[in-house]
Amino acid sequence: MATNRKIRKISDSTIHRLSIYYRALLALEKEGYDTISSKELAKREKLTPAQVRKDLSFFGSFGTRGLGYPVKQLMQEISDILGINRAWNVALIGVGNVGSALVSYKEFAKQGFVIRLIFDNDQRKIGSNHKGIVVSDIAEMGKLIPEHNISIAIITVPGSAAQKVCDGVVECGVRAILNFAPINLRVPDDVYLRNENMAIELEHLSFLLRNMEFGIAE
Amino acid sequence: MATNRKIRKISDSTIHRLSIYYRALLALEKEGYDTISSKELAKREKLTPAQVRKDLSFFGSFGTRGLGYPVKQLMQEISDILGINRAWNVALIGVGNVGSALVSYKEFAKQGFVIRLIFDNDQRKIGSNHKGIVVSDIAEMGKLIPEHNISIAIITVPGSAAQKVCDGVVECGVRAILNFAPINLRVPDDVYLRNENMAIELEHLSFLLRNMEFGIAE
DNA sequence: TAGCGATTGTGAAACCATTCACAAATCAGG
DNA sequence: CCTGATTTGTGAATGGTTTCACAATCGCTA
Repeated sequence: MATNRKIRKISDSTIHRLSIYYRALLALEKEGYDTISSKELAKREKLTPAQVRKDLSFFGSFGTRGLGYPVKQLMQEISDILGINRAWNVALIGVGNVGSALVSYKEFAKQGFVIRLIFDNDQRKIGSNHKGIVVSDIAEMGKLIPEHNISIAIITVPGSAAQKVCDGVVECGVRAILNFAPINLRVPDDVYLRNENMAIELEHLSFLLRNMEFGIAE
Repeated sequence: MATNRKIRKISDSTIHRLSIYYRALLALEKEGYDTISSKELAKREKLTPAQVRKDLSFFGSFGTRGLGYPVKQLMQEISDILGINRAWNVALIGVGNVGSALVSYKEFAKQGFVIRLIFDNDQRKIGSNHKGIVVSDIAEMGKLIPEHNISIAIITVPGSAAQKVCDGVVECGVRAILNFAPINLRVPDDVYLRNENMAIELEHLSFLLRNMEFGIAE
């Protein structure tokens, strides 16, 4: 497979854009495109053609000079790179507003992220059914997470409980965490952590609006 | 106020980190800190002290040499900069899983983002009550959005409907949009757009895990 | 009030990401 | 099969962000 690739360090932005390219290609395929040039792809996603080509070139040569990239094949390549050509078993911890929305979030399943386990520490929630999955007691994590071969944990508990939950899932052998709590979690070096904070994006908009009002930035 | 500041272009990363500093300061205040050094703040958020100082220096000199930054005062400064020292009227369009989670999402209200209006085009949802707000018909946007002095729109409709909804809110005079749909929206140059895609962060984790499996990256 | 230890604020240096620019490769049409 | 138009892949140049390093400043103590 890809073991002989000389990937050293790919920037976060490049990985992020791969996801964007993938979504663009999904649309292009539906529209009946067989091939797409870096120019056209860039135009659609408000990027530069050079950026598209450079990003892809880190992983191989997928295009045909004079013609562009074959849409279906490139989708296949990107899903190989991102690892979304397979299923990942996911556990979700915390069935509040955000947690229960994520259980029903179709984009996850579409890319192969299958929520297998749901945990909470609230006795009223434990045992309840969410989209066919029974909520387990958080105390059962140590047993259930290894049993279900969970690779990724999504943490949607309040900030005050998040570090403890995080320590717990790491203890269970989980190496990848998506954290929705508004705090900076501490994890060992060999655990991957990504943070998602929806309020921060609103704050960014607020910053931009505020500067607009005063005519400072543009 | 701040009209005389010579802010030209602040990078997205800096703005993002301001939000992070703000959350760290919230915690520090609770823990009883009066002042905090860039060293300590950086340690908590896994950044470098120089980065903290540089970020803040774009906006002014808030610290005291030999001592650090006054926690309360710095919180005040950052909330001024980010514009979260006031209320913003927000409209939410699309009451699916994600949309209804956001209506109850406490982090928003905490930073001054108040959801005033909720829209949907589904007759079964229109008229229903979400946290005290009655869902309006999307056809009413043109009337209600200006009436309620809405500054920010959150789009949580399916990808297929998102561009149309986006055009609609722009038409109503909204200048800032937070888009949860997994597509690249087209907006005029004077409209601020931020995208939030929760699946993309999972894909990033998936990329990291996959490379870990093959022992390529570290 | 003088001296010490600590920490900021900030130019300059180092590093990283993006864009440029062009040779190499392919397609399409005759 | 040759020629012109197109587009990739990529080393080099550019532009931007982060880190370094240190003078300037402040609190504290005696």
